[in-house]
Amino acid sequence: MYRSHTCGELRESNIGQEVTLAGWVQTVRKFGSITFIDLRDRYGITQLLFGETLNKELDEQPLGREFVIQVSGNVLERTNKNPNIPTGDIEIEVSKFNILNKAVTPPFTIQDDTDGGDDLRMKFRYLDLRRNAVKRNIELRYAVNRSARNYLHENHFMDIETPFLIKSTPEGARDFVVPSRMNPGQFYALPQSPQTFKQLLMVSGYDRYYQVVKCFRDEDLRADRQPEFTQIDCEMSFVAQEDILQMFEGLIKRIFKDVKGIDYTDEVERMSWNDAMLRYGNDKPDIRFGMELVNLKTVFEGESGNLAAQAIFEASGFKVLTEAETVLAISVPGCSEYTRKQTDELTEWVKRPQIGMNGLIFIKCNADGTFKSSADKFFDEEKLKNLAAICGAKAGDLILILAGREERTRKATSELRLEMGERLGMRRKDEFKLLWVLDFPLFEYAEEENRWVARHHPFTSPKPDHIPVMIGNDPAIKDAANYLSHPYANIKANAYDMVLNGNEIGGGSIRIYQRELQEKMFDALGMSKEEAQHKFGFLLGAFEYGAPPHGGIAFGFDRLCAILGGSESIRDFIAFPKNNSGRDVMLDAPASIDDKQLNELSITLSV
RNA sequence: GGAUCGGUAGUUCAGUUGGUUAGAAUGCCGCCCUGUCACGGCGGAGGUCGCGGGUUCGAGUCCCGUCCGGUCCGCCA
Repeated sequence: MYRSHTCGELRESNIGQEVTLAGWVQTVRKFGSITFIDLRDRYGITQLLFGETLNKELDEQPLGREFVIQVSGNVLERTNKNPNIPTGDIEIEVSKFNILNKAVTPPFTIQDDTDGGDDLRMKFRYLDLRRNAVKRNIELRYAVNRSARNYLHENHFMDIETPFLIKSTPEGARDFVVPSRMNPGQFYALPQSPQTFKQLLMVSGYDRYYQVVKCFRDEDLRADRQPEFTQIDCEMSFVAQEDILQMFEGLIKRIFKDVKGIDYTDEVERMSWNDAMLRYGNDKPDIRFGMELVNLKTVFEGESGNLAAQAIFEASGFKVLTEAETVLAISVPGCSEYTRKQTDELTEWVKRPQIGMNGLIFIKCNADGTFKSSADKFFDEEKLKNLAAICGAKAGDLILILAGREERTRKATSELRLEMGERLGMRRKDEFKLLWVLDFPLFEYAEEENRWVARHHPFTSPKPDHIPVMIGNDPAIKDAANYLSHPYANIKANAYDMVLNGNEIGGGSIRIYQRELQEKMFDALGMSKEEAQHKFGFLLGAFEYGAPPHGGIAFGFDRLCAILGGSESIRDFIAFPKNNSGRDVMLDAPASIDDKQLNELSITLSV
């Protein structure tokens, strides 16, 4: 061994011992005839003291940052202790040192507050990973991984690997494909998830399966999205929705306990998708704060909005409101004192192309009981007072109102709510609130193809009550304009999403396990019998040989780690991430391959 | 596919209305320093202002194009 101890473990109790350490040079502090060096490894930093004689040798073979050295010497008590580091009471008086490898000056500083930008840090990722701040994230990731595996193992889940070279499937995200040399002109696809394999494992009787597994989706990226990402993928047999919810609440609570030391004893809230959309305008609401949407005028899933509010709008003749499909409001606490500048800035914010609203109406509910609105022209004091009452606003609140097309307005109001929550500090990184969102619609209507698409995936079962509706009706959409009146529009899925602080961290469903229902599903998605047989014959066949009722869930491992680590970006929690364009800037991948390789694969390029 | 912000020293950034020799901090190099731990002091080196074109007497600065990066919308069962 090159070392007797690590750089993080020596304490006062080791004083007097002769030790050998190895590590990287963090800093060199020279004082003429003595020199201090901070030696770093994964475990910490230990200060080295070079005395008068050795210091001359140091000058002869100079040490720079990030040199790898080995030193031997005595553990001394420091005369000036450093309470900021665990080894701050001691130092090593070096008697022997050995440069194991020199280093060129790194392009950025290897410190908690590095001077390097993201791009550079990605290019020299192996240096960035040396930094404490990044190392802590990688350690947290491992802790989450270990905690999940322990919990699942204790609950009799088996880790079973599934293949990466599989078959491209329709529906869902774009596949990454891999050409097959031995089968010219044919391609494998990389799995978007091990979905069908885990269902087949259930058919095979491995009734509790899990995997911490890479998934691949060839879609455009975001700060919290990578082309390859990791899921904690789970499946269970002989379970109904309630069994799954309890099992996996347990998993998340265990991770909170193991990783953050948090006892999450609160009951995990549950909300229907419908309620989530009505109350928050969002299928993954952040329930750490209120500021719920008030429905002043809308037609959403049978809601008619507030009749009193509509009467006020009609009486005022304010066309923006009377002609809008939807009018939604939020009451922002304590913001009635907003200046013209601030309300203008909010208006600009909702008019950004990404939000896409035409404007913002506000009502200031002043502390003295008076009201002031951007629509004073249309509303007298009495009407403003009534509107404030309808919105449930208190003195001191600022009511923000958006109006327009249903879908866009609901989404915009949700974004505005999150933005105001953020500005008011109501989205605390150290507060964690879990939520199950349930009863999603099974289908969504795809306008361009005039057909149903699966909202979750084609293997999701309808709620038990809705199975007869699905079996007993023709999925064909004859009246595209009124697709909402089709019986399929109201079928709810036996599916569930786990939401943490406004992020979807996991989702799953009870699966279809009978051939007849699965065929009906493929039919509903516009797949012919032959096509279904060709693409999913293996699954339909499996369902004929005794498939148990089953269901499962998959957690977004990278995102879960990022949230637990209090970060917006999942890249910080992946050892070797890709950038926004899906490039690995360290390897410079993807890259061209040479003609010989292309020929072997029977591929000609058109670029 | 679209919107938007950015690209100036190794690095992070500043750079006024288009006008003299493009600055700061940090890092790097040299000298000094026996208790530092963000050491300190003195000195020094370091620039194709992303790239191409245009306007102008004159462009880091204005215009057009392009490449690269960040964020977002669409997309992501």
